[in-house]
Amino acid sequence: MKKLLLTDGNSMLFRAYYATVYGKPMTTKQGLPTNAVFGFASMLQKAIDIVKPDGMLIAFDAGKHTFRHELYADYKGGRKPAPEDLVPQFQMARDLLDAFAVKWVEMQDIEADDLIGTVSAKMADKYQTYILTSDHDMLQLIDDTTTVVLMKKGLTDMDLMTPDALREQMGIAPLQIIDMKGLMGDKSDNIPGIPGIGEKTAIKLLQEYGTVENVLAHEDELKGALQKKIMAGHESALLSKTLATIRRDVALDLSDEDLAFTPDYSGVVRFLKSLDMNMLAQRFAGYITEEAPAEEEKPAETAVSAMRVNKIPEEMLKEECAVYIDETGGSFLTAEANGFALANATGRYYISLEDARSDTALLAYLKAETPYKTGYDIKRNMHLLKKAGIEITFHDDAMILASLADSTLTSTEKIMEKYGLSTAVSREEVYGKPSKPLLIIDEELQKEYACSSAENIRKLKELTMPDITSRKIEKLYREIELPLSPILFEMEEVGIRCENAILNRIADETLAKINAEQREIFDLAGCEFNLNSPKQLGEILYDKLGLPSGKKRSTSADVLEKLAGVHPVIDHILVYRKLSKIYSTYAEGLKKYIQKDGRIHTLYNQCATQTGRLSSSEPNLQNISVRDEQGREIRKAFLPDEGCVLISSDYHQIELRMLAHMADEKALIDAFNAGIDIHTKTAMDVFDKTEEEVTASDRRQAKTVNFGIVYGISDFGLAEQLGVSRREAAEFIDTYYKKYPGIRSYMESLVEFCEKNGYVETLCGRRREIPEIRDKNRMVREFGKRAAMNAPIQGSAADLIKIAMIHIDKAMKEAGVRSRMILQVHDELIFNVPEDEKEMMEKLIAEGMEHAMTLKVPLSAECAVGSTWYEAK
DNA sequence: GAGCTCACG
DNA sequence: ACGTACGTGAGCTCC
Repeated sequence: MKKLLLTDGNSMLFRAYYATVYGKPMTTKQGLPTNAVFGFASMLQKAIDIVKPDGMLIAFDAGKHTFRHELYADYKGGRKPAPEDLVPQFQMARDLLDAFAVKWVEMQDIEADDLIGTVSAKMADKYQTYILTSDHDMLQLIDDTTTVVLMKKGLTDMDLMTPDALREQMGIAPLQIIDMKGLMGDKSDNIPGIPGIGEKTAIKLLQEYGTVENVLAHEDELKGALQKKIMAGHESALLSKTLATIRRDVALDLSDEDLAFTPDYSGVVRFLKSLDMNMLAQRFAGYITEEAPAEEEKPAETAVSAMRVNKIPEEMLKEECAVYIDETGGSFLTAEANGFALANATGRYYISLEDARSDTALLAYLKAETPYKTGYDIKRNMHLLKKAGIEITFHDDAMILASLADSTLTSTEKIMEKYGLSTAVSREEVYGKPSKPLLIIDEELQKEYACSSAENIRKLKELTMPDITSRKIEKLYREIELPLSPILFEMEEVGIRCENAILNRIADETLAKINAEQREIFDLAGCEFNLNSPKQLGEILYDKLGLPSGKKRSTSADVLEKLAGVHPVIDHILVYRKLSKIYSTYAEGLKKYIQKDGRIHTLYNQCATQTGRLSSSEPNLQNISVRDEQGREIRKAFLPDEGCVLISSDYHQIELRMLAHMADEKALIDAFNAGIDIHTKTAMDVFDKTEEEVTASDRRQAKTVNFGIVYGISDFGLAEQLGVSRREAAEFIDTYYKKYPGIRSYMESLVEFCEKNGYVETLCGRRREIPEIRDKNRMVREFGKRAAMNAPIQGSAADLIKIAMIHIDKAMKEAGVRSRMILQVHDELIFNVPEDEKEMMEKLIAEGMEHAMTLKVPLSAECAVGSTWYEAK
């Protein structure tokens, strides 16, 4: 049977609007809002992909004198008018449908729902009908020939609702939806229902009595408050039921040919481009079939069709190509390869893992240095390949290329968006939701997905490589980022031993303390509430207890600390917060990541930061507690292997040294060369004291000033941090700059450069784009300036330790040690070292770190040894 | 899904 | 008159 897709245009646009309006603004170059149209088109195409309809019709509301308003003047009362920036998009959406050659309909004073109800009834013998909606009202239309495609969260999350699915989820039959609305009403349409009856009660009553009328007829069987409510609500319930009933008999003259779905994808692509929705246009362009090619010329090779083969053709293996490893998804620990897609000018081919294993020519090709192979996220690929027992020698990593070309590209989504890349079919269409296991895979979809991914890798390299060469950062790419990748791979693979029992002990002890603190807090507050809710806590503190609050009623630790003396509950809250962090994030949180081998294998993200630092996730091992003594206990769970020790080595004041070097500030360079304590030195200069006069407090303040300088200082920020007046903070900064004029001029030159060019660079030429520096909002611009001052320092320090890691790894391999580098924490490296290699490794590590670069200041790194991570500090 | 809070460098 | 330190990731609540 043919399939018909129906939907309510108005409600889709509202939904699309609210699903996108909180993201970044979406407008044409002229400033015309397009977000709702974007969402509308995305949802529509998703539904088309799911249903694959032969017919389609979009219904719109028109006029406000519907029969429901006649019956009930307050119908849809109290609704806010459509947001200003949504209004023009109603017409825009109709224009889009015209360009798309999709039929739409509206009738004066008839609601879209009723049009849809009517069409679905009329076409019941010609079509299997699918109704796309987010409105639960429509569920009443479900029957054997009518399925509701129910929108869930977001733009593309949809559920197919059949009679069975509805019964399973709600426990009632489709027509009982009307009765349910009769009883419980509908807030959004201002349908009253019976006051005091909600979904739960309504469903219970209907399961017992079937319909509203029957509930009313048997009200004598009910008791108590419920009976009272029902007895008072007769009229309202019956009216509500009528209001909720979708009409199926509107006078509408349509034949099934009128509904034929003959989409004009070229038309919709032109339309989207005219509204500057280029990314979406790209996605729709993927649907253009050969009979109706886009008028714009496309590179010849994209026309090459994808093939699923059990042997890759010989001529393909004579050239370089992009390789996409089709895989199961999820963590690198559990993901497995399914197959390979290859793309080059010769063609695009998909081969399953099984077939690849017996294709010896392919295996040899993949393993050889040449012809060159380009991959995407090689490190992840290495994990997949290791499990599959296949080797690929990659020459380029398109993910790294993209993130070096543009530092704002810190995720695959952003990369795809920037370069207008999308896969022919979505990952979800092939493999379903990551959470649900999918047993049957459509091989055609799988091939399309994988081959277009391979093609995207190819395009991505072509689009980004010119930036790398023109900016002369091949060294950064080929000699730092690419060689680092396999080192990180090994670190991830080796992991670090972590003792479940110790985390358990800490969890138990912490939980006991948390409960005690909680009791104490409830006692002092005089009531119980959810301590983890900042909203509830704020109400308790600022309303109930009447604590003084500035403009911001924040409950963050720095604000609470200032209030510590005012009420005894504050201290307990701070302790509670600290303990619950230890409990949930660290003790309980880390346990989830201990694998069968007794180890935690973190993921190092090489392209996740704007500055060039690494990040660590699943779990993050770069933020394990250390400053707080109780939190630090967590580190006792991290152990070396049997017969080994952990060695941790960290750079001293690496960012200040980097700053001294880059700013070429003589006073600071001299101080570092003389081996003077840098914070004491700053205290002497800023507070005009001799070394002997500098107190511990002076040194602490100077340390804060130094941090401030590195972060791109502001008097307000420094004042906040030091707890002094803004004026005093401004004076500190002024004195600092007078004593270190090189720093001031360097910072000024960075800001100036960034304003002119829109980016700043590190010592190795790593670029951070800072578009904020030209923003029209002053606050945003100020942020841009601070980022411009910080990024070269933080980024150069990141360059430095990456080089150190490469040198140390090389030295370790040459020496043939059994020691392994296992963690990196920005300015610190941690190694698992057999006892007998301890001394030589200490030398090797310190040497590698201190000589990674030659700067105008010495680099100093110090090793600490321990039998837990706690001790190695 | 966003916002708040907090752990690290 | 604004309302701010730089860079991350994770757990929690609430819409």
